[in-house]
Amino acid sequence: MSSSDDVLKSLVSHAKEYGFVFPSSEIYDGLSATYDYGPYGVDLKNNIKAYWWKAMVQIHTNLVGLDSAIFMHPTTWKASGHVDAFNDPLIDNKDSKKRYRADVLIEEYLEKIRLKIEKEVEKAAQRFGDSFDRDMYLKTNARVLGYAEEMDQVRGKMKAALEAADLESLRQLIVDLGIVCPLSGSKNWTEVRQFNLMFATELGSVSGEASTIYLRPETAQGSYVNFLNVQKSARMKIPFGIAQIGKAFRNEIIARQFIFRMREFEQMEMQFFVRPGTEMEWFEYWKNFRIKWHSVLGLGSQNYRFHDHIKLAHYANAATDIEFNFPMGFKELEGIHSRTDFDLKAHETFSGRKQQYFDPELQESYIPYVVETAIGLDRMFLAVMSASYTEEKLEDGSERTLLALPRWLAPVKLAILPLLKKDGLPELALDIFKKLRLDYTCQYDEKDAIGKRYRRQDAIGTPYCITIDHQSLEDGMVTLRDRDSMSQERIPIQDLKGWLHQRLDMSVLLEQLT
RNA sequence: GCGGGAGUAGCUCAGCUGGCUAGAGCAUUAGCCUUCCAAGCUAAGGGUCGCGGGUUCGAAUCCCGUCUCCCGCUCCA
Repeated sequence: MSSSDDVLKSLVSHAKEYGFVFPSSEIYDGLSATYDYGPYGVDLKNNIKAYWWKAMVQIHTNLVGLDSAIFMHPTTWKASGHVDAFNDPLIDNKDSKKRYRADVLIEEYLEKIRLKIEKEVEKAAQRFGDSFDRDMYLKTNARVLGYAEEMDQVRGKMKAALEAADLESLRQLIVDLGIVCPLSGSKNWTEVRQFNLMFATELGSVSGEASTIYLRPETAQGSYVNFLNVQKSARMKIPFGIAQIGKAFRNEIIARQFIFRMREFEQMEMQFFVRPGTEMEWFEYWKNFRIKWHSVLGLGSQNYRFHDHIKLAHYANAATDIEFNFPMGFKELEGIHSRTDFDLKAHETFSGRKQQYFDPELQESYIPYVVETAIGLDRMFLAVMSASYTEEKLEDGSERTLLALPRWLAPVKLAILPLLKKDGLPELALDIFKKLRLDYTCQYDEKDAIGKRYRRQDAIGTPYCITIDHQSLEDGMVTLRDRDSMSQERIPIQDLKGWLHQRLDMSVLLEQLT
């Protein structure tokens, strides 16, 4: 075990113990790669979302929001390419341990029959010489007709099984045909399993093909199919963008590394529609803006790097990842893609509805090009947690566990602590607590020694503690204790709001982006 | 799917050559003490020792099966 594994392990433990992330369905032994967000986790997550939403939708006048449904018309995924690209029925041979595509095995079988027909034809051609009529022979020879008949039957069965996603029949077909593994020569097959990126479920109570529906594997398509709705209803002019935060689902073959790769996850995506030919300028703009969004949080610039794609997906003409230095190493945190007009064009074809924008400056209509920014919310959560989590050794030899979260994102912003649980200190502290909780998430704590309470707040990343002592009763001043430096300063109670505003309000952070 | 590792309290673990009502530290709760940085005092709560079966007078411990999680490989935006 390397130390990076230990870091991740400690982080997982800490996240569970302090109510950030729990393994899902834990009382039933858990569910692989599925996690629940606890009381502090959900606040941290919500704060990340708020930061993203404000930075994107609120401060960009050319961005608007959308919250489209997780269910979408099945044709959506045909148009996007997801159905065809990730729909392989796979079967394993138990002896050779080799994995095959079931349909390919059957295709190869069909090819063998076809070769047999060819052989018959060749033989006949030799027999009949120049008078040989190939077409006539194919239509009349009993043996050839038998082969052809078998091919038709097999092909029909395979097609039916594939279209109905009937894996049992597909396997039965392989068994019935006596197909053997090219390597081991055995017929010792496993079940046929569908490796599909998308989760299928059924809409309505009547089962059958027509009601098969998918849980969306990305939120982007919701923005594409609503492109014209949004453009018209919000009176948007190109260039403009649609932002969306929401859950997405992918049937990853391996889903691991804590919340880094989950089958159910949340995305923060933005689709920016531009005039064709201008996409690279906007690609650059969003690339710069997105890295700025990350850097002002202060997780450390050395933890980020760009990774430009050399091999591009079918829909893209430029792509880069923002990678983050996770405990497992640098991994993709966010993707910025120039997706061309691939998606809108496909939807126009499949739906038969024009997906075009009339550009008043050019006096012409076109399908816009799209620049996408897509960040994994759970990955961002993990990035924030892992960069913030530290086990400190203090000068006096003691240790403390510190979650140095960016203070705007901290689930609890303030802890209000009476130094002693008597002499009227709790009363004043509660008084302050009740006022501050209107603006910030606060905790009131009067239990245990003051040092212990500070450490408790350090563990959940509370940036500031406000301590009320006897002197506070006389001079109206309180102690503000800083989480990271542990330094203290006295400030008047009436100055608290202004002091806190400068340090905690997101508007101050957003200002750095403009 | 293959290989490796691991399942005992909320967390980290001990116990595992079979044998008292299954433990420790931290955490939690209640109270005490304390005027500013954990490990002060008292008490309490919390565990079907992953699950099932077997061997035995007796199983957390031995045997068999099974499930789950983690890591690597395979696969893969």
